[in-house]
Parts: sequence; C-alpha cells; structure tokens
Amino acid sequence: MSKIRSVRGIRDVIYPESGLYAKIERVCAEILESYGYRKIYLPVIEFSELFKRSIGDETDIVSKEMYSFEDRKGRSLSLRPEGTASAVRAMIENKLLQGNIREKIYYLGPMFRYERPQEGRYRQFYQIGCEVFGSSSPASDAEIAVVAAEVLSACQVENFTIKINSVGCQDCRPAYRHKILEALSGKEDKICADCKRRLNTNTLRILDCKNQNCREIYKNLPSLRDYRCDSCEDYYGAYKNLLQDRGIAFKEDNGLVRGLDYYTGPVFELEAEAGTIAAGGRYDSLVSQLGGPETPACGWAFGLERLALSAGIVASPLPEAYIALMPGGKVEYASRAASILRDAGLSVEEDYEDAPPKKKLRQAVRKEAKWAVLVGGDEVAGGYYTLRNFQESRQEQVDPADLVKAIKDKEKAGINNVETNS
RNA sequence: GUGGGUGUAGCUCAGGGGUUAGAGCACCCGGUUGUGGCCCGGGAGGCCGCCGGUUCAAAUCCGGUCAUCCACCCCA
Repeated sequence: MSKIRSVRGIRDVIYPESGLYAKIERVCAEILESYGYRKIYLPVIEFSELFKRSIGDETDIVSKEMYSFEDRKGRSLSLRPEGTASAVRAMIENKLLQGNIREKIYYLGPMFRYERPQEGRYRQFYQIGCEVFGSSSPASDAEIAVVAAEVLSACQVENFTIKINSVGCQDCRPAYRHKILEALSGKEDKICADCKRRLNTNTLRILDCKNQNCREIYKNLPSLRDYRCDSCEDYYGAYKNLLQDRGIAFKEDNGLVRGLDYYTGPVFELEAEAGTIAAGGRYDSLVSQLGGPETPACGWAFGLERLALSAGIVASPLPEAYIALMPGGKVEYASRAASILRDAGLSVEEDYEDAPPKKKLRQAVRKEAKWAVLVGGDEVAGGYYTLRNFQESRQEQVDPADLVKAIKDKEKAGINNVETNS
C-alpha cells in the first residue's frame, strides 16, 4: 500500500510557518478594522461564469488556470482563483450596494490556480484582500494604498517599491488599444508568439512583455499616458498628489497594466525583493457588469505566502510557560498555576506524564518556553510554586497570588534591558 | 504550458557498479535520587522517491514517472 500524499502544489502549512501566517492575519485584520473594513466570509466555489465575466474569458487565469468541474446537475463550477469577483457578487446578491452607501470589506482565504508551483507560488494559496464600494474619490484609491503600506510596515517588510499607473477608463482605453493595433500592423511577425496572441485578446498586456526583442519594438509605441481622457488624467493626478501627501513613495510605471480585465483607472503593484506581494486598483464598471447597480469600487489583495517570505516579523513561540509536574506533585495544584497564568493572558502548557524531570524541562526549552513552573511535593506541601526562568537559569519560590506579578516584573525588566542595550 | 537542476536518516549533505550505506546536527537511554543548555559513554533510526531496463551484481548506469527547486509564461 503506497503512502497517500498531498496534491501537487497544495501543501500543509505547519509550525512555525503557520504561526507567522496567523500573526500576519491578525495584524492585517487589526489594521483593516481600524479603517472600518468589515470582514466578509466568501465561498470558495462559484459558478465558473462569474470568473469568466469578471476576470475575463481570455485571460490566462480563466482560460487555463482554473480548477473547474461539473456538479451533479451538470453546472460548471470553479474553485475561486481570486477574491474580488466573489466579493462583488456577494455585495450584489446581499443587496448591500443600494442607495450609494459606501461599503468597505475585507476577506481572507485560500485561492486556487493551476500553475507550475514554485517557492511562494502554490496551487492553493492564501490572499488577504479588501474592497471599497461606492466611492469615486481618488482619496479612496489613496486610502487602500495607505492601508497596504501600513500592512507592510507592521509586517516589517524591507525594501519594497510601490508601482502605480492608470490604465484609463472605458472611454479612453479603446482608443489607445486602437492606436497600438495601428502602430503594430505589419509588424506582427516580429513579435513573440505570446504577444501575437495577446494582440487581439488582451492588447495592453503586450506592454508588459519581458521579451527583449518585443520591448525594443514597443519602445516607440505611443504611451497610454498620451491617450488618457481628461477626467482619467485629472483623477490620476489627484491620486498621485494624495499619495505624496501621505508620504507614500511610489514609482510610475507605464507598462503596468495588470492581468485582469476589470481594472479601470489607477492600479498599483507592491514589489518586494521576492517579487510582487500585493496588487490592486480601481474597477468602476465591474459591479454593473455583474448585474449590480452602477457602483465605483477599488481594492487590493496580498499574497499571504509572499508577504510571509518578505516579512521581518516572526511567530511568537508557544507556549510561553510550561508547568512541569515534579515528583510528589499534584495535577490539581499544577493546573491551578496554569489557570492563574492563562487568566493573565499567557500561553501555558501543562504536562500530565510521569516522566523524569529533566525530560520535562528539556521539552519546555525545546518549545522555546520562557518560563517553567515546577510543581512537586515540596511545592504542594509548602503552598507555593517554583518559577524558573530559562534564560537566566534562575528560579524562585513564589506565592500563588504573586505568580503573575513575578513574571510581569521580570518581563518588564527584560524589555528595559533590551532598550538600554540598543 | 516550455527549458533546466535536485530527490540517500527528522534536518543539511557525503558516497557514483561489488559484502552489513556514512557524517554533522537533532532524537532516545545512562553518567544526576526534583532541574534544560556544556561534557562523557551508549543507542535507535534508511524499500538511497517510485516503476521498469541494462548487468553475474544497481543507491550508483539508462528510460519513464512522481515530487521539489530555478528560469520562462503568468500572477498574489
């Protein structure tokens, strides 16, 4: 019988990585909620049609990377490859966009794309995303960028770049697309096969081509900048001013066009050393396109795996304290110490096994616990606990009532030491 | 989807046709009867990714396959 394994590109996230993920999730939720974003739980499965109509039938994501299947009634369903489409669908379906009210939401969960796996890229991966519905002010575009920047700083991501562009609206983009087709007519044979295909399906994407030869040819192409309509240009200008005002250092990149069809207006990408860790932008026609009321919107999504790869923060080890039952100790008395510490907010692990003391302490150290509470016959008889600090290799007898205080005092002293040392 | 690298102990890796496959770290037991790290002694742990081929003989060579990593493509 062969061992059963996980599916290619789909993995278990185990400690300590899982601890870091959990921490990042908490950090993001806290920041988003501080801006009034409300959490939404979205389904992982949707009708395939949703993604075809939002992301775009011709995009790589929909045309070759979706996990699609038929349900028992023959309907085509897909595992979601991203979150925005579901978010928009949910807002419409729950009638949350009636009457021009602004709604801000965030979500978190697994996405699925059938791609070749690599580090930081899996077939099941996690995204943290937010969306703002009902605002057509550049200030809301700026806000989501500010929130994204806050996430980066809270996760201690070093050396990142925020790239921005405006892909224009439904009024000006077609004209630009036409210009490109015109400029490249007759040169179709000189560009790469991918670009040739994109020319008709997703014209603007060719600007993003990495092929040297193509780049050479596209260098002389008219710039999208010159074809943006006045309102797009004004909007983009206001957006940039707001970013500047908020102290967000950005880089303009005219080639930034994004792979999803629904973007209109400002878009951005957040690049760290490991690559793109977040991206987003404005999508003013998607809601109506999916059958909802005309509603301007914008949002972004972080890739959790990639954010974790670039994050400077680390998971806090668990447990913080370890209750070691020593010879002659009583479980009841030991558990009382555990409760006292848990009530004070500490993570506490008890052991119930009858094992040599040295084994217990070794285990506590291996788990990176800072504290051990020794509970043996002496403690039970004397009505105290022995509190051991592993870092200092010191221990003291502590009255149950003073247990929390003893730890807090030490930790405070420890923090002060760190500050004076640095 | 295309091209390439790598799969040997829990981890990092050595061995490159010939008996019982190795190291460091980690792990377990003992030297300590209530004390982790350091030291000393002992020990356990491997279908050498999987399937097939060549050969008297394969962890070693060849083919395939699966997994993983890298570069593309694409994207978070």
